[in-house]
Amino acid sequence: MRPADIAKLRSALLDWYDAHARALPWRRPPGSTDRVDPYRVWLSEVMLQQTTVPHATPYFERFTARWPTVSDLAAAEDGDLMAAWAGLGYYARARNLLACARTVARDHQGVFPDTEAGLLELPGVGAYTAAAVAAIASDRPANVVDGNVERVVARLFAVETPLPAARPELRRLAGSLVADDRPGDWAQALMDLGSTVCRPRWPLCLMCPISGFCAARATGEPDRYPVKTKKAAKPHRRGIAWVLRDAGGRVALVRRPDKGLLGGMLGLPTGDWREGPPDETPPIEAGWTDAGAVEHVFTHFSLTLWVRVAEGAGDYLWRPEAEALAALPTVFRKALVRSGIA
DNA sequence: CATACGTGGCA
DNA sequence: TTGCCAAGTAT
Repeated sequence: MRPADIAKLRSALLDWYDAHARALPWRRPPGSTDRVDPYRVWLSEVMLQQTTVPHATPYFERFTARWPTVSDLAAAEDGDLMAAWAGLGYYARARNLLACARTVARDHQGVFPDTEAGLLELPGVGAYTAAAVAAIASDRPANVVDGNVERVVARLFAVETPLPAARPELRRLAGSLVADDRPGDWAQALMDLGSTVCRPRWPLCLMCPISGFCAARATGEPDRYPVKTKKAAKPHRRGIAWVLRDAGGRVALVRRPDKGLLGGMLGLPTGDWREGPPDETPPIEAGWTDAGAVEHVFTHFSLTLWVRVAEGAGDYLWRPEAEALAALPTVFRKALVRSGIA
């Protein structure tokens, strides 16, 4: 695109953003010129990784109320933080969040780095998050490329290369639009446009401030972009969750290993989850009764989790039912709820 | 470059 | 019902 057109496109999108920016709790209020708190920007960006705004928002409110600064977060107990993250998914984010907060508190005196390169060194901060925090919190002209930006750029330039192979090309094209003027607003304008106007399905081209520059719009089939390669079907696995209650109605939980699926989270005792018949080995001998099954879908497989219930004792983390429900990842919440129906 | 890693909403 | 999609990162 010619430099003069880039300038017009940028101006049109920034004007649109001034009029239509979404009000979100991690943004400065409309009209304010206050600097945004890098801690809140970072926290919101981590929560928003592969996660919708409506899902992340209540978590953001609870986290910032409970841990107002990065140093407060750094001082949190691991179990408290993991429980607060329960239900948000991608639990490696929570482990990295704590590691990152402690690094910033210990090695950077509680102050986030103000450069992209410095941010990139932190745990759980990759190319996207480093660029986003640098742009939004420190006015750095960083090339912020997330799924929204990829889609907007793929349409703007009618990129025929399918994702994920197109990623380097889309990144280069997005970079060609970055300038020193209002870097944080530019990044958020592109992402807002992508989520509200240049949507994956049924893009609202009539509402789009840059449709005049859009090659996909000119083809008449803007929603054909970005072109994607088809994904393989998920395998289906089966397993059993063992719900053991003591005489006081408390539930037996285990802490899962730090690595792997639901790593570091509390869970119900469970055997292997396999594509064949489920692992029937109970964790202890007891009078187990069948409580049916729950269905759950993970990123790379789906699961039928059978639920079996018994009363007993043993070397577990015993938690009251309500506390267990609050701290468990969703798949085990479903199983625990199911166990009470039987 | 491929794979592992959650969850909920939507058509 | 099924598949796709959402402000990605680590290995």
